[in-house]
Amino acid sequence: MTQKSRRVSDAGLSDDPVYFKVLTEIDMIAHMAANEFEKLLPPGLTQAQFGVLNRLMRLGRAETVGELASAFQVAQPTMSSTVKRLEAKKLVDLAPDPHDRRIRRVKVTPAGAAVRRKAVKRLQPHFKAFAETAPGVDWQAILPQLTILRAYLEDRL
Amino acid sequence: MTQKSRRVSDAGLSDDPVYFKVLTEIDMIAHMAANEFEKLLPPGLTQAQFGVLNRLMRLGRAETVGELASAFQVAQPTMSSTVKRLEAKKLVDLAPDPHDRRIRRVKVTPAGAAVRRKAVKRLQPHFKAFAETAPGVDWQAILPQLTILRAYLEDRL
DNA sequence: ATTTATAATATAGATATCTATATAATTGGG
DNA sequence: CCCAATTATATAGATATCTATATTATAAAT
Repeated sequence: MTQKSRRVSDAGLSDDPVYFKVLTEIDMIAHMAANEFEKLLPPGLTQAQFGVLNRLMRLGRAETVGELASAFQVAQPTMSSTVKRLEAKKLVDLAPDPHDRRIRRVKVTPAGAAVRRKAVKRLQPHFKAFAETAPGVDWQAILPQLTILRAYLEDRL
Repeated sequence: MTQKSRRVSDAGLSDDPVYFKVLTEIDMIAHMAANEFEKLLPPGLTQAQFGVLNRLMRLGRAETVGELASAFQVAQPTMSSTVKRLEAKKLVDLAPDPHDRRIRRVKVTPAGAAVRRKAVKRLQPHFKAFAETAPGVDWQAILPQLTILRAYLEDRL
């Protein structure tokens, strides 16, 4: 991301319909926010990997690869790959299910919990500063609109 | 994307701050919209590749790899790779600049123009139906908010 | 019970993306 | 004029992602 231009992009080309412009802005915001976010994570820990650690600890339970894939809206082999990398770093364990030998439950190790805790602590002030500095963004107002749009997309898939 | 669950996701976990929820929704929307979009493209043509064809034709000019990378907010080697694939399919030409031999300008070929034209024609009705069906999304209202947020992110990078 | 269908996961092969670095051409300072 | 810095692009190696398919285990059906 080192060599990206700072000039204002062409997101709002005037002849596109408004819904197209909205989706274009959303795409760019997601893109830039993801890049910013990943830069703040411990080296080697990706957004995908942090997401898994974070979710499992927030929910306080072990989930299967399939459940994680659904939660993050990615294909199952994608989550298999991410989990495998977390396992290689000893940040999660894959415990077999005694009742169904197809299933392996992803469980955060103490080392994984420590990594996540440290990452959250490091992220907190950056996020807060970001949200408070962003000028004139009415977070409360746009959240319900975005939620409607997201739910609609989820339903029609 | 075949095996994704249809259940409603956990985007709005109640203890996250509002700006975090907004960014989470934006991330999921971008993700799902991109997947939907790519399914409608001609087989083998990716979103990244279509984006390049579309931009060059909209603007009606040839751009350098660097300019394209800036416009799409991706690293320059990423755009090198995408352009190389378009070139392999004969959808673009890379014309050397007579005044600066470092530069190669990406130019859409007639075949590339035809592919883009057909893709746009196929996409149009889907997009229209999507925007009109999405219930209660006030596109006009959220666009300026998203634009502010996107511009802020661009400036602070 | 044996066969078939379903389900959970993994493997293979592809593209897009990143960072770091190399190559080549232009520009600028002394 | 030459050497150093800058600029444009490409290459190398990594992860995340996809689709398609294989593997293994459970469930269901006749």
